[in-house]
Amino acid sequence: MLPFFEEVPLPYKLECMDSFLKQYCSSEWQEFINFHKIKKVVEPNEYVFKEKEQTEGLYIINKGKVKVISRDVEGKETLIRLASDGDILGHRGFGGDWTYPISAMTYEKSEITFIPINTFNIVAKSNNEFTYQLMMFFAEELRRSEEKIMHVQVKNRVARAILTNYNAFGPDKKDPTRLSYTISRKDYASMVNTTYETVIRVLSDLNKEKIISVEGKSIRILNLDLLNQLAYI
Amino acid sequence: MLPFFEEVPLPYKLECMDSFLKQYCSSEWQEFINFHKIKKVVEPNEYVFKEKEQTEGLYIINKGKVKVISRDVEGKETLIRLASDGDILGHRGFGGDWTYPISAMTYEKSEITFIPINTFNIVAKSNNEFTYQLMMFFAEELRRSEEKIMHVQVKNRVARAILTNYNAFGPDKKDPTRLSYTISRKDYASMVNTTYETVIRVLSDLNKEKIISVEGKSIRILNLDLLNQLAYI
DNA sequence: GATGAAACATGATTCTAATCATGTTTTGAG
DNA sequence: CTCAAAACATGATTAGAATCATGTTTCATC
Repeated sequence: MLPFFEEVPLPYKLECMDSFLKQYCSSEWQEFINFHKIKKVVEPNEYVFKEKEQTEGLYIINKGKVKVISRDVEGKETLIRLASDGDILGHRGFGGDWTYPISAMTYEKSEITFIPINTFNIVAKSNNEFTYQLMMFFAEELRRSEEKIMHVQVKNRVARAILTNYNAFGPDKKDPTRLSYTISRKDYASMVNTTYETVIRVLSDLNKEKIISVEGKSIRILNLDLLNQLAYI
Repeated sequence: MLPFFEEVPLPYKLECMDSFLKQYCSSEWQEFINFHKIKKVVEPNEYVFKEKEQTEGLYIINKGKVKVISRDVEGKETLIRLASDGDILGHRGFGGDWTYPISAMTYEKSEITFIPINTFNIVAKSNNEFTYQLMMFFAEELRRSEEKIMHVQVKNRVARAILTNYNAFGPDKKDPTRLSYTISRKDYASMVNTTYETVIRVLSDLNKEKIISVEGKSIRILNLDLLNQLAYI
């Protein structure tokens, strides 16, 4: 007689690995992980791990701001994503030749938990539900990586990047329309695959159109609706 | 006492789902799948499944040639990949809102095995090793999706597309330098995100440079080394 | 075999964004 | 506080590819 399984819950956001572990691993396995995990503090502008390094494990950000970047053959970098509290880093180093295909670098001093690959594998092979959910998480990441960015004008891509920045690092607590941390024009450029000159021009345009307000390095969102409209079409 | 696990084998190519199932599921589970799977024959230029449809299951190509495409907001299509014998389709429909984010369409009459999502879930939740390996497969797909194509000239992208075509569908058996099936200029265009006019121009250039030979619709590779060089840098 | 549609092909023109050039402001180290 | 380096900013020029326009070939169907 075969067991009956409930429908799979959605979505697989996996915003917080800690709660994910708690949800799908028994308390003894949680203890096992707690015993083997390592806490690290990474200074600003330091690598958490580097492209081509051996995949040693999984990183979870306790507190901090990190960019995930990839360098192409010519050395030009592309910013893949922004990560902060609760986000996972390094899972893209799984499989293949077991090296990280990307690098992670801190923007500010960050507190990061490291789970060695062996620990992870033991947990994964002993907790079916955990592995199943993790498989779904990867499936979700794959879906997300599918998002079409091609043949969309730079202006739209920059708008999207501002929103990504806003969603990843959130608003300033005392001044909620301003981004709590604005990444550099160069980082915007590598995020939308353009040059920093073009980013500056686009930001300047958006500023003139009163969609955002450029205040030195920092950015304030004046019209979220228009920005969203620009970003998603 | 915790079990010891061997190192994870690599790579997770998963070229053939059938052998994958055989490798990681016990014979009783294989029988379970065999009992629940459905054989379908899809005529040329028909959809296997369509974007936005409910995810109903996984497809495995027994014999045939298929393109996987995605349509953006404006209706412009992007060709994501080419698939043939042994390849999996539809796994990107997993997670999120459980709809396929992409469509699959046959080039020629194809024989396809369908595994319903329920069957799949039951197997996944009962075969830890299977699920673990599948998680790694998804991780691999994620790695592959990372490949930088941006800010590479159209010529290089077209060269890459020709090689993709060649690798996916193979050479003509009686004439090994010619592609067994050449996709249309339009499909090349949607593969490299350009217009079909541009594809035609690039093919014409490659023809003049004696790297390929354009013989009507069909393409012959004259200089694989040069083509590879163009494709990968 | 005729015929209309789709695919292939090429030239002319336009436009987006890269590149180059130059200058200003901000930031951080000593 | 000083000074150099990095980041920001803007204008001029160029280049790669899209778009438009037009014609030819191939292919499926009656």
